[in-house]
Amino acid sequence: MRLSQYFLPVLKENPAEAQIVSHRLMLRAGMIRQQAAGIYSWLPLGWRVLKRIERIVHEEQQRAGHIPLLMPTLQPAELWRESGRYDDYGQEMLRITDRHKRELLYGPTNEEMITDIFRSAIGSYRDLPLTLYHVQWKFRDEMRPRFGVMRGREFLMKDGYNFDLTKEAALHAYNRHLVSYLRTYERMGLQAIPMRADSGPIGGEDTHEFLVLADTGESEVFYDSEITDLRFGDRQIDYADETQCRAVLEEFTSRYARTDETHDEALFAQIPEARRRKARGIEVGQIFYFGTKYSEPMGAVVVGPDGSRQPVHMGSHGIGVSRLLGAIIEASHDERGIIWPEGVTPFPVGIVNLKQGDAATDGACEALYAALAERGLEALYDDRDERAGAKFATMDLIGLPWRITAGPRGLASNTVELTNRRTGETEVLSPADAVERVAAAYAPVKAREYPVAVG
RNA sequence: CGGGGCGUAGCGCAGCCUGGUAGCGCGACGGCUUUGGGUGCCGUAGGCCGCGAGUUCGAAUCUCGCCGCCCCGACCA
Repeated sequence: MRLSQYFLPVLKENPAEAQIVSHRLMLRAGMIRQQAAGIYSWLPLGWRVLKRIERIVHEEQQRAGHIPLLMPTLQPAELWRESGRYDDYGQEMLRITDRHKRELLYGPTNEEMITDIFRSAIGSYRDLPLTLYHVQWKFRDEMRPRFGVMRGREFLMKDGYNFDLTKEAALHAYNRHLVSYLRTYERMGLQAIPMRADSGPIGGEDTHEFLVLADTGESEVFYDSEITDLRFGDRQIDYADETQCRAVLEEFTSRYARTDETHDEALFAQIPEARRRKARGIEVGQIFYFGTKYSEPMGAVVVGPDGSRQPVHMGSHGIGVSRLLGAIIEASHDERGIIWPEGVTPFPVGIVNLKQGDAATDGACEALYAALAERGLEALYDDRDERAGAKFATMDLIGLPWRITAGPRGLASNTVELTNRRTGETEVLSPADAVERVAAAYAPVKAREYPVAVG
């Protein structure tokens, strides 16, 4: 993409309404625009990152064997009366009446609807296990939206639902989700720690929240410092294998890690003092096992191998896709701007032309741009007629992980500069070598991709 | 929903107390300058001063009502 032809309305000054760093940077980098309290337009740069994150979520869901579909944003109130949540959910649920005076609601989650879909089509244990998910906009009419996309009213969320014959099978689904979530967050450059949590309005017995440690987090968390040493890495897991999945769950949940809702001082005190940590965290996902809470009242039953009809065991699992942008920025920025992890960056690399209009420099930049594209790397090429300082400031603000700087001085000896946004380290090398280095930097990112039809 | 605050140019703000017909910086646009960290200078455009009533010869300014947004708290993915 040539910056001269893109839409990137960056701001030099901080908008007054933004209090926390991720909100400020998203506004300044021209990623979002607020349209109402807690409701945002996604401008091109923000949209790109949102879609990158969404794609990773899709890939990891499908790698785990989960099946994508799409449910509507508006739901009939009737479904929610069946589960009893229409009244329980309270003012956070946005209720709408159509021209026929029929009651609708803008879905805050989809347990009822997915259960309805399931019961209408599935009647036999032979169709189990089944996990369906979608990535869809949700609405919760927060009393007080704040922190930009971290606590908006409209938000993009992946929510998935598993259907299993037995509790044991459903717990495997739970474990499988935990594993897939660990891999998902790591691909985004995040460490998200599973913590024992409260089930809230979803209800249920087992639940873990995934938290990204950040000073601006809304939750107070307590954990054993050993947990932050754990990495999922590139290990290969057979998602169908119950033992493997359970082993990962045990590895990642055996140490103390809880939010303030479930914090237990006595248990916490048993950890050696040097390892006790109290911090703040941003919740970026949650998994639940809730058994037959919805299947029983809503009649989602299957005929078992013994011929008896039994309600299915279910769980639900969410990832806050739009909120993740805020969480990633909170966890990865400096005083100059955002620092995107390579897995989610809107563009893999930026090209700064130091002397726009100079034939040799323009030509070298165009050649770089084309060479990168040949490697499957779409650069953001700053071809504006701006001063070097302005171009650097923009690149730093929007946070592309790599920057290639080309000017007449270096090109005289056939060199450009390759700068790492995170470390600030700069190497002087030939344009061809710069392309190779960037390609090499993204090789691990590409290696982690998982080709899917829907994503 | 309790408490507090703010709505004036795309963004950040002043003007309001003490009514007299709107200003500064950044940004945008044009010109000159020049080119490795938001260059310097000159110029131009851009406002139903959130909306509606009222007081007044006259309202951004005073009064009342409404709407919107932000902050603290409670709540929450």
